[in-house]
Amino acid sequence: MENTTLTHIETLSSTTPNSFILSPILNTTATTPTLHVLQPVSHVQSVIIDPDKNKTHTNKESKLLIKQEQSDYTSRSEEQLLARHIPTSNQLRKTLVTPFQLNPRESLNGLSTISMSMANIGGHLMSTLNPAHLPESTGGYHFSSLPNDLASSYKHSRSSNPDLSSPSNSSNSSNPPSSHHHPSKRHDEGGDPTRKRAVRLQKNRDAARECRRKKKEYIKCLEERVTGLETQNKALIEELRQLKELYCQREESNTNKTTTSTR
DNA sequence: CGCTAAGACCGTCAGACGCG
DNA sequence: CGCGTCTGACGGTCTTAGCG
Repeated sequence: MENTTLTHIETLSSTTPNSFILSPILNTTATTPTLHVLQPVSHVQSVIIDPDKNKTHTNKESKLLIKQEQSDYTSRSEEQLLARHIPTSNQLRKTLVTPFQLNPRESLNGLSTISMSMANIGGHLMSTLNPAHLPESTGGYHFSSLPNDLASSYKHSRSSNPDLSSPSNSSNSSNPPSSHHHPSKRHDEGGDPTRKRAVRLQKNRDAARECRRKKKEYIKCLEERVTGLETQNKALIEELRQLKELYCQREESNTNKTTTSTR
């Protein structure tokens, strides 16, 4: 069943130029920036939900897939947000209900295809989001929908609290993340090896923090996408059901007419 | 109330990767 | 090729929920 997912997606995007795929990208045209808007796609380069890739690609390639998606999301959305002087994506996520648009009308067959592929997408994403199946195994995250400043202040207050910090967490961790950019500190970088090491560790600490933050954001984004696709899938299935019903009714009335006219 | 398992988060290390 | 950055993996602490 999973093997058909990519096929459906490819069919959807390659044969119907007006098709849309859900993407965690901000809508640049809407007056109110929203997540989960439908984005036109001309190719499927960043579709992460290819089951074959998850199965057959090496670990490294899977990582690259993740990276591709992630960078697509972070770079584009954050650039757009900055350019438009609006809150961060996390803040948007918190304040905005994820809206939904259905695909342009398709034929019955097309509808059926879309519905099925969406179901596959949702199902596979769900399994993908299982930490055990993720290439990068992480647990759940509970504050990623908070605005960035809230999340970071939480982290900072936590790590800067001497009672809460870990033993290995020496005086370095109480520094603000950007503290190593301070000119005076930079001036010391070329000094003794222990100083160099301290600087490197501090940088890596910050990098790890940032990496985790991005990962959480990405996971959250994927989860929202799953929710959205499931909603869309339900709507399409319902629409298909109604259209089928209508079609059957018309067929029935047509046959009734022909039989009465032939008598 | 103490114990324990699970989850969240952190710092560090190691390896991959990109860049100059 | 060296260096910086990113990120998976590992092991640690802390918190919390559930149980006896």
